[in-house]
Amino acid sequence: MPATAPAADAPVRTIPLGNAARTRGNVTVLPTHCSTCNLRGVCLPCGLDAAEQQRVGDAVYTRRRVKQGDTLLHAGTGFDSIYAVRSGFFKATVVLEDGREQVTGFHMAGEVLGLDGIATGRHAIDLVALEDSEVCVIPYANFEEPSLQRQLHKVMGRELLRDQGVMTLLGTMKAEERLAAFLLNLSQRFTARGFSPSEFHLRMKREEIGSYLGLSLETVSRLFSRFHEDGLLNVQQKHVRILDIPGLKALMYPVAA
Amino acid sequence: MPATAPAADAPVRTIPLGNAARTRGNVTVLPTHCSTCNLRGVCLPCGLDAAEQQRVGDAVYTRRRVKQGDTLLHAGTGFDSIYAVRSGFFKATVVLEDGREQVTGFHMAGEVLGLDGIATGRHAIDLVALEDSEVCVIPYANFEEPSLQRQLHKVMGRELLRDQGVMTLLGTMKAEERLAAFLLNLSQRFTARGFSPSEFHLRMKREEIGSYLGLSLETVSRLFSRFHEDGLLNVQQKHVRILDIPGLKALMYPVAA
DNA sequence: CGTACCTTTGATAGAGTTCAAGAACGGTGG
DNA sequence: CCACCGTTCTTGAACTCTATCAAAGGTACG
Repeated sequence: MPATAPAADAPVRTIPLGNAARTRGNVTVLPTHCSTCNLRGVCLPCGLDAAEQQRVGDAVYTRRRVKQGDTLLHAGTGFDSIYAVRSGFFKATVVLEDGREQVTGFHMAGEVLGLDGIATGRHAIDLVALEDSEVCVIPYANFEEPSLQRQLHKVMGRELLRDQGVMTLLGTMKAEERLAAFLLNLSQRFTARGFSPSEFHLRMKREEIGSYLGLSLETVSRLFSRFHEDGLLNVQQKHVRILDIPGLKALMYPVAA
Repeated sequence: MPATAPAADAPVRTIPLGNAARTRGNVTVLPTHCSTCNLRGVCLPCGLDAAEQQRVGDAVYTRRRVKQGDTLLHAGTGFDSIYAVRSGFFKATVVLEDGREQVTGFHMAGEVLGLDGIATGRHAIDLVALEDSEVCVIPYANFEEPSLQRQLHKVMGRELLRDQGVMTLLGTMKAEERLAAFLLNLSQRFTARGFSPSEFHLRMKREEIGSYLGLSLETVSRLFSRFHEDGLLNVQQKHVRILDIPGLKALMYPVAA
């Protein structure tokens, strides 16, 4: 039972090259290069040409470990860096004024977190690790350089598209379509990272899936059971094996043209 | 009855200073300065310091008129510019693969449109004018300059926050809370532009409000009637006069702490 | 003045929530 | 290694909210 998460938002700054790993509070800080990172293909540098990649790769980023259940950053915290997930899994949540909480996203390796702070200088969401994770801390100041700027635009643009997808999901889809869309989306993202498209471990609980999809946890559970009965997938707690991807797609677009 | 909208996505480029207004097809193009624009306070330059504003203001932007019912840009069109609304009102819509359509936003003077194309180089949404409107066309290439870059980040960041707000609205709120939130949001945006916070004209129909809020048009209509009965507002077709803003807020956060 | 579109209102039905209780799982300590 | 506890998941039953279907009333515009 994790106690209240320790203050994980202690200031973390880039440290000079040549330093070995250093621990500060419960946060392990170690220098990292893009050029030796196996996420080059899906992370920030993706899309840059060779020369630009070289420059980005030369830059040194601070790395930070976040244990399962710990908070990478709290809403309200001042914004000065964005984060690239190296490994692990995060959920992003917003807390409304009246206390209601909603999960606004799940994020895996290669995805960029913390963009929500750019507008106001203050983060608007909580980011909690759903398994032991590691992120690169990229100071916002690094993005002065034009080629990286452009890259940042792309990343933000991708985020805008993602949000739009969630909006249409929540606005137009019925429960079973939402869960089908959710599973297909996960499948696709796992595939892009070299994992199985059809067999994976859900890192989040039913309640969190429900919150994300605008459904109650019971509805999510029932839908899993129904999908199982219908032979679309095998599900056992958090372990999922999709058996019929076209079937899920058909569910998602019931009257597809 | 507007026939199918004429091709409003004809290429439009900045034209040299000193040229008078020029008409190209049904699109009127005229040069415009930020420094003489009365939207300085809410548009792109907002937040820049004096010197930066000067530079931005010196830049020349193409202006384009869009008649009610016409499409400013179609999904699938190549991305090369973003648009700042000078006057008028737009709706943004996404069309899903199976033909379902959803309104993803309403946009008024000073707001920036077309950011959705940055990631892929292709626009993902349709932008339709709900009244005769005018926009500034700002070529994406203009954003090389660092101070403007930063400004673009802020604008995109604001958009991310807005999307998040819509996500929580669609994910956690009940019908009456959604409509209350929608009206309060409109009220606030009108206020920021110097209009009445409590009395305004809805430019969109019930169906479009419903699509945006994830509700049927009948539910929207019924809620308007109910709010009217409850003395929260007067509504007569598209004319709305809010009588009890705190009452609407209370509806929005029913069990507020 | 007529027609097409939009809005309102009613009745019905269905999807999903809520409440509730039991089952399965995972971690901890003896 | 096993028993225990808290958490998470599943499943059932009743209810609520919202969608859907339907029809009539308004409004705008040609």
